[in-house]
Amino acid sequence: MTKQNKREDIIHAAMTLLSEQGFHGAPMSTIAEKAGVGVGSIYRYFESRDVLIKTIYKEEEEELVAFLLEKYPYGHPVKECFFHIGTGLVDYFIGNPMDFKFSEQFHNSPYGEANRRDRIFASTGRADIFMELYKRGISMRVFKNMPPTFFFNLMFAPIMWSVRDHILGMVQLDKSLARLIVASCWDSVKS
Amino acid sequence: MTKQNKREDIIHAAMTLLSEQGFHGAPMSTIAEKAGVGVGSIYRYFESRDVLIKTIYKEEEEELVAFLLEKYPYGHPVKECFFHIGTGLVDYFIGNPMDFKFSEQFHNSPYGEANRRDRIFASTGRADIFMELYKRGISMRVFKNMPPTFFFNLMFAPIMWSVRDHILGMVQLDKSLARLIVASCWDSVKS
Amino acid sequence: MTKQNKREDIIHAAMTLLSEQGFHGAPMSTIAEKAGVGVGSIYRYFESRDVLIKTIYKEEEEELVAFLLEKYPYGHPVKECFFHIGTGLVDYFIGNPMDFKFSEQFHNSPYGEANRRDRIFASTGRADIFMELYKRGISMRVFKNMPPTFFFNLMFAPIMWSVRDHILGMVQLDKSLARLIVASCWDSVKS
Amino acid sequence: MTKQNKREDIIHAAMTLLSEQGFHGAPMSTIAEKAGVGVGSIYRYFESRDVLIKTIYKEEEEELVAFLLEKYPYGHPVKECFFHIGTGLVDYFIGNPMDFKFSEQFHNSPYGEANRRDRIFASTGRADIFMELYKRGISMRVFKNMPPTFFFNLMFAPIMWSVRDHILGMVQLDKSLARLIVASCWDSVKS
DNA sequence: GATGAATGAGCGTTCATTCAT
DNA sequence: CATGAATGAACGCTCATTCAT
Repeated sequence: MTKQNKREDIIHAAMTLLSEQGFHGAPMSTIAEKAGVGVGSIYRYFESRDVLIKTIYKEEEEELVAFLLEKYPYGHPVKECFFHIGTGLVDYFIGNPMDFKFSEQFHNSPYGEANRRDRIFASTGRADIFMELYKRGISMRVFKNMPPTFFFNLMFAPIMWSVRDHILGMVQLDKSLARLIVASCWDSVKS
Repeated sequence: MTKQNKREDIIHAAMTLLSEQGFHGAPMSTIAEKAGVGVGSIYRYFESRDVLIKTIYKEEEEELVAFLLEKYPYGHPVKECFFHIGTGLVDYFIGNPMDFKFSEQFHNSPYGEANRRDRIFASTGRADIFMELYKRGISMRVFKNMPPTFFFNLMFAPIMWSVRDHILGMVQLDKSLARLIVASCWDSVKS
Repeated sequence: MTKQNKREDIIHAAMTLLSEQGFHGAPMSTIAEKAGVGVGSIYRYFESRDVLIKTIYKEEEEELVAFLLEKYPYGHPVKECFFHIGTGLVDYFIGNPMDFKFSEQFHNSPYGEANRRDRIFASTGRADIFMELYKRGISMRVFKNMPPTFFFNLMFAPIMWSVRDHILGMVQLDKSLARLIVASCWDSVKS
Repeated sequence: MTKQNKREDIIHAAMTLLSEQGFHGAPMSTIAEKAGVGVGSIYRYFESRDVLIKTIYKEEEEELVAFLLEKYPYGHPVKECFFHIGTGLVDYFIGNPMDFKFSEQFHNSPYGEANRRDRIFASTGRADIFMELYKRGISMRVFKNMPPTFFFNLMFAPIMWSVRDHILGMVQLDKSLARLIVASCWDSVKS
């Protein structure tokens, strides 16, 4: 097994455990066991439990961003971009429920305090399609005039809550409902 | 100090600590210290840590419901009721930021699992103004036709996220902005 | 309620609880509750938990001695005295199983360490019929020649164990079986 | 230090402490300290305090049984077997006083409730020499006719009490006295 | 590098005892 | 006198982290 594999194994085991059992039900020993490595080995790849968790979050987030960027309709109308992102989020998280659960855990823990500002949309510096969308919509007066934070809340919050309810099995979020939600969000931000 | 005072002190200390430090940074010993009582005394008023936390949540929730019900425009148009609730939530939580933080912590913990379905709006049995509003709006075709879960997500999620951002000091949520958010939520649910 | 009554109530409640729940399952608060008094009141009558327990033991023991002394066949043959004591013990403890259980608890606890020497037969100073019996039997060569400790062990141990088994419901110790046990003990000590 | 050593150290420390201080004067922290290990280490070898205690008991019991079985005069007359067991018990416990004390503590605690029936002589399944002896003696009419429980009480109780008194330093139980006690027990059971 | 045994601070909880009322 | 609310030391147990092998 290569060094990279071991790192991946640990991350995968940790994410599974942390998302399923919560941050409390997943001691390092259990993670190690599930990853098929010794406890000590985790510390060779990650300085501490905190670092492990933060790293997982970061990698996850990058994966999400990559997913959204793939086929992103650069240059197309604001509305199209909005829908691409909205439905993309739903698709991504429903396809990766563990990612979603982990993310929820992360944001409601000491680890997430610092990152709170960028709930889903971290200013990764690179390719901030969210901000670009906001600015374009505002300058073209397609959107109601409001600070970006509120715009993003209107755009993302209902989607995220709905995804959560779906993942927890409380409702069924099918394609057409997802589209309805995203469309409703669009209604809320459009001027 | 009266018996009632001590109970209040414990609740207050616990809420402060739990909301500020998270559920992990607030051991019973610290709560006791902050409340100015012995550890054992907490157990005179609350059977266990769980019960303490659940009690705080329940009392808080009742306070919120009472706040929203006071001056509730029963019988007035759907839109007016919608705005009463929306702005009421903003007002209440901005006026009681600790309540908000505690609530967030609560819902993202094993304790909140059961309550999850009714994020803010527990079906307290009495006066479920949320459901009444939803039903009225749907039957009058004022709202888009969708299951209640999604309706509530559209109605509440952006408000809650915005309140959170305000409380965390990331943005300033003044009266007019609050009204804009609520109005945007209205746009998202209205047919 | 008189002062004496309250003391009796506490003793009775404590004995019941201690014998039934063991020395661990009977906190002072529970004893107080069962006795129908405040916790603090117990400390007016007994210096500490230890003192309470030791007092109960002492009173119990006195009751047993009184029972054995009543109708004691002073001056009658050694064998008759032996049987009086042996069957008396059985009768007393089977009639007062709580006393027996308490006694067992007592002897196997830090409290009982000091008293161990005088398992059942404390040298109460007054009327030591046990020792008198031993001395008489030895001097008349009715008993095997051995130190008193061993004599008493032969005389009492099988009886006590059998009573215990009866009280725990493992065997039925009826009159005739009791007599058989006592007779067997007699066989063991007689020369 | 090998893994086995540490386990032994813990068992030894626990047995010493538990037998000398009783089950209450021996918290895990003290056991750990005496064993020269960290508290947590105990839990690597024993699931819980209960398991630790039960394990010690079991190992001890096995040692005793092994001791009695070694040189057991299988097929020899009932009386010889009786004496082998009786004097064997004395020899074993006097040689291992801590084992005796621990056993006493164990049987008079919640742990020992279940085992109570078989005070010293647990039906270990294998080689139940006690029961075999009883049955043989009864069928050959060597013993008084009585249920096994009472037979064992007559056989063992005086021995155990005498060993206890010896270990507590109240009497000196030498070879000839031990033989006298066992012989007396024999007198009590023989028909 | 990899391991997992060892550690001990820290947790939630209990309960004998005190003392203000 | 009687009360029971208040106390806090002490308990069994967990788990992130270290380090000898």
